[in-house]
Amino acid sequence: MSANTTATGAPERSLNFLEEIIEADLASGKHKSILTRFPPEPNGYLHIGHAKSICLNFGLAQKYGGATNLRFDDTNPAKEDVEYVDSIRQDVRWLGFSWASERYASDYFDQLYEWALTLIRKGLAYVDDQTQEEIRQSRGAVTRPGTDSPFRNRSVEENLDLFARMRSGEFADGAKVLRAKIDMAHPNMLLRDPIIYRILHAEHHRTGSKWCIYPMYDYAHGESDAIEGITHSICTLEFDVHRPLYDWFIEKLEIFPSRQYEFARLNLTYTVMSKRKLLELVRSGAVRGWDDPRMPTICGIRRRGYTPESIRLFADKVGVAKRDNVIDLSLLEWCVREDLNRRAQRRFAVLNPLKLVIVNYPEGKVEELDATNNPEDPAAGTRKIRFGRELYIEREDFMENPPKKFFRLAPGCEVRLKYAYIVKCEEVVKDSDGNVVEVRCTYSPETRSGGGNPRQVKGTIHWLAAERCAAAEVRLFDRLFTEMHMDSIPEGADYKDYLNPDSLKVVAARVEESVDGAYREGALPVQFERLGYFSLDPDSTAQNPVFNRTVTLKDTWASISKKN
RNA sequence: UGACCUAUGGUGUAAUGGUAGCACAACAGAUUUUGGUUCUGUUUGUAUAGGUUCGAAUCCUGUUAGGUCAACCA
Repeated sequence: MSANTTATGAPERSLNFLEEIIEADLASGKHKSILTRFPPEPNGYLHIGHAKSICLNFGLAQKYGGATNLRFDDTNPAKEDVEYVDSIRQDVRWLGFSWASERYASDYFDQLYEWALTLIRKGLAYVDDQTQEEIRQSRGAVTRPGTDSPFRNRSVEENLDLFARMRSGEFADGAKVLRAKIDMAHPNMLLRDPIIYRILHAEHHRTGSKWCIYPMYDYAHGESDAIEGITHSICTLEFDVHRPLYDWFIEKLEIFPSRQYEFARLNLTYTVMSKRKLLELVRSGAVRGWDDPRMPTICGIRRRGYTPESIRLFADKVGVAKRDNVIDLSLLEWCVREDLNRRAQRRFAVLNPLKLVIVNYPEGKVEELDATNNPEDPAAGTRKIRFGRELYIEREDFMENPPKKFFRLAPGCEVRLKYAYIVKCEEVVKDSDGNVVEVRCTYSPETRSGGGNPRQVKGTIHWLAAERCAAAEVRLFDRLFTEMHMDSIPEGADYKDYLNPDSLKVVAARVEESVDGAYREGALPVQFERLGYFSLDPDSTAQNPVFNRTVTLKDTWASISKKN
């Protein structure tokens, strides 16, 4: 075993099975360089599962000095649209990757047609007149062989003639198909004379009405790989039964020997990943759209405030293997905290304000205090924040009857106001219903931050000067579903019954004035101290900034208070 | 009751016949003007039964469990 270390001497993770294959292919001289591809069908929005595939395909090529094509698998005009092509391009770019070449399976329709002719001439394909139902019946079942079509032994001439007439539009949709002639009793259902061309009188988003016959996935995909010279065609596990067919076409056509490899797709706890279910969530109004920050779509995750770096880190951490998996959402959250902790500037925000009055602080006095922008990054510098007699603190930071280990404000107790003074709660003001509406404190002037040798208290809380803060809408998110493993809900149950009713909370919050400027304009991520990481939502207006909480900070207090 | 794929702590993922390791999670403790960060430590694992071997998570056989495949979808 080689000592897998980077140039800096840091330990490097061991090779995954695809990297081993690639290294072996490079070492043996089978390939001089590698070419991968990311091949989405433009019929929907990309999600975090696709992100794993993108990071894999592009990452592998980067690591081994190869390249990656972006190829749209557009062989079914009935389902595809340019709207999706654009969003897919945007998502791949956002993740930080650039493709060597943008391709479309539809670019290859002429070549694919020629190769179909080749198969017919070799006696390896035939035109079948059976109905869809007849074909289905004669295919047999997984435990029972199929039976030959009555049209299976047509002559090459007749097949050539019929296929040409299929192409010229002589027949209606479904009247005929072209099938590969393999084995109707094959234990692998995919090899029981698979259909390779069907008649579809439909407008294609790129080829218009040029064609009325379209190749099927199994025929088009491997051939497209071969045309491009893809060395490693990486797809998800469910295609592994397709591989013998993939190889069969390449062998019979004697074309570039692309090879297919399968890995396990990504699953995440507390969410769904299928295009169908995601579409239903959008259509039913369960979420506000494809880019709702609660969605596992790339556009949703982006709007939520996740960074490309955090997604790439995540893709790296989940690994690549062939066994089914369900990744804990906490890993994704850890990845984005890891990234944002380094980069996000800190600001104060109060989500649920409670007034705090410092009774012995001079009326009308204002101080400008220094606040650290990012303790992880001294270069980020400091800013001034205004302090005064009347402040807002987080309602959660005060308790009239605190449990043990509550280090925040309570009657008779002291707490530090970060960057300012230690205050002591002297009095609580309540409304007629008994709700606490104001906390009255005294402060100790000698405890000002930076004053040297200040007294220590257990708790430090954030605050905002009542006169000097801006209003903002803050959107807090929670898991979309209440069930951890959405694939293992009881049989017959509707997954929509497991939607989390509290997945979105909107609060009217106060934020530090300096949250303005770069944050509003550049939509940079920010950490509201003690509350989490936030990013500006596109719904924001000048009067009403909207912040999405990307993720909370790790909350040790939450687990302590739960136990009490 | 066919073919194929898979089985390592709670969740992922390494160990390529030779000390079962890493990450997340959880739990302790230290540090901390964010109950954040950082640091230290702890708990928890080779589905099962045989076989080969000096030695098996690894190779072989059986069993069990899970997954995929019977669209003119991809």
